[in-house]
Amino acid sequence: MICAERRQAGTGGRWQCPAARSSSCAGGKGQRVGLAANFFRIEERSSMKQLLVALLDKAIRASVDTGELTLATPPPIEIELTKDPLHGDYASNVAMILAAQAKKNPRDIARIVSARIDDPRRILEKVEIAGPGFMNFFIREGCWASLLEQVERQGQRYGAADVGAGRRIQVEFVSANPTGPLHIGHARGAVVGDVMANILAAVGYRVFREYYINDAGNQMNNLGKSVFLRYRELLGEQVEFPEGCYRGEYIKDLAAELVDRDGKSHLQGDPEEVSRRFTEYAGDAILAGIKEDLRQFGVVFDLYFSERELYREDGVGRLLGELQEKGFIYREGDALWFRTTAFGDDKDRVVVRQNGDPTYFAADIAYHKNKFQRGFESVIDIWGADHHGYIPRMSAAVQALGYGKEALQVILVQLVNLLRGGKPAAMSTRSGEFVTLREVVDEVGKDAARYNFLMRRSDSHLDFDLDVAKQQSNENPVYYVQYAHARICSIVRMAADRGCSAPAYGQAELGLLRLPAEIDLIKTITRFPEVVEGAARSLEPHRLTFYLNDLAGLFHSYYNKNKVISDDAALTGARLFLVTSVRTVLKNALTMLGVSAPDKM
RNA sequence: GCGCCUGUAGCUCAGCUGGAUAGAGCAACGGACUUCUAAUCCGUGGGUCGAGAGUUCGAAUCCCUCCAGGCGCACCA
Repeated sequence: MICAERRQAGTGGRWQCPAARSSSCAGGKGQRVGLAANFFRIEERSSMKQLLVALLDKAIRASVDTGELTLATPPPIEIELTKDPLHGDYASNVAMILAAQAKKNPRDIARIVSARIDDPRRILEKVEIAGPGFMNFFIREGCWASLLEQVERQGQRYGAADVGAGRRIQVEFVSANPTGPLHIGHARGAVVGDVMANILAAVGYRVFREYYINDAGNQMNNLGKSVFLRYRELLGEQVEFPEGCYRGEYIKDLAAELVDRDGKSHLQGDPEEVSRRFTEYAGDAILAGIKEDLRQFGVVFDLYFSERELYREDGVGRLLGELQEKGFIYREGDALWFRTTAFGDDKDRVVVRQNGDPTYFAADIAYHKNKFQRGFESVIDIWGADHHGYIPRMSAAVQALGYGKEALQVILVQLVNLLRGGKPAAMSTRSGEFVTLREVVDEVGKDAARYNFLMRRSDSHLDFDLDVAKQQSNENPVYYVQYAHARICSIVRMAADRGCSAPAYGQAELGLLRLPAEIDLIKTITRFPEVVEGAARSLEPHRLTFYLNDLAGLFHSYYNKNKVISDDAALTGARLFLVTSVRTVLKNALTMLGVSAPDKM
């Protein structure tokens, strides 16, 4: 990977719920009260899973009340979708969990509890006890479709939740030094961060995206020096490039701009001073380029935070004073050390060098303190995996400042193996042979690039093959999903040509949706909010792409075997309702990924 | 040497925080377009979940020990 900088990361679309469904696909909504509403209604926002948990919870309490069960503490109730239809639709292991504390055989417990289930709305066809004590729930056929009401009602909000309860959270990502353009390694971090932010916003956090500009250190000086050397070279001088200088083409470009603008005037000045000015010029220009590249990649930050801010009014110095008062700082030799071992780090860390300069770490502590002072309850940093060793000291710092250990979470992003036609494509910032983010986006497109970066867990290596990513073929998963969306739009258009449109929920005879493939689609649609929440909780944005792939696969399969539009008006209406629900979920999920959902392909 | 991550089908990877017979894509083979988009679908084959021990009703998942690979172990950022 690249990185002299410590961080990598993200992209940004925002999770906004655009309001109206696109008109070409929208179904009409009549005002009549539906004839077909022969389904019980489910409370807003409750999934089948939540309903079953509630039923089980009540049943267990009832069993305790009647003395059939003795429990000290109420158990955590877990319900999961079954893999095998023989096991019903959902299953719970709660009887087995309870066995030890209730001192009863799990199957007996399951029997007791299931006898106490009160199901006024008749969701359940039956409950079976199986294996060592599983309770298998079979859902009554007509109940499934009622879950789709929420998709209609919530529209672009479907999938969102409120576990964040408006708490403020900051996601810091990319944070590359402005010493060169972003390359493919940064791109992965950019997408992970951006999508993570979208997901957190979807589950109710107030999310703030931030890029930390490392513009105070030696790297920046080297940048200025490098440009200055190229500048002199362009003006005819023979120059040697010392170790540590940047050699990319973009350095020459910047030098050339300066020659064009100022001629040879800089040759006269004090070299130190000129170097400083060159640093500023180059840093600004490169940062502007970075921002533009990110914008085109769909990543927009709320704030670019400059490291230099931290030194203003001696911010870093005051921070060190604070830590000293708390007793975490000691002097050894001429350096100041921070006792990070007090919080589990392997060794203490230097915060002020012998020469009196604060370390990068010192500034980073100040930065994180600054974050919390701005009112973020928790902070997520996205770093390149090669910086994992930095976590214990940063965590120690946060704790020393008086914040909880959980207040800082770090997502590590592994390196990207860039390939072209199966063979490695080199990249190295120093040598200048790297593939930039911009080149990748230009070559494969924003959608394919973003989607591909989320096809692995972020902490596992990712092979990114440029040739594959730009192929419009079945090897390219992003098209698979987008194609499903486009197909549905096409169906809706076709239906409209024939004078029909998706009915409103109350008017659709959703009871006609009885095929196993239809039930599967509904179940999968219902799972979406859980997937989003799981991705938020575990900080694993890749779950969305896997989910999308599942949903698109079910749809394609269904599509190939069944006609949505037929002579049967009621059935056509029901199926249109179903597929437009699928479309809503595809669109919402793709939007969270910052990937477009085309109407035709 | 110490620490973190990874090891699942020929390849690339999932596996919902401990559940029932471990999944998908690609690759291989065989099928489906006068039909709402074939960028699609259907079918077949493919596994000592790196190894070993342990925890329990139950382990790819948790504990321990090994093996292999990656990355860290700065008064760099």
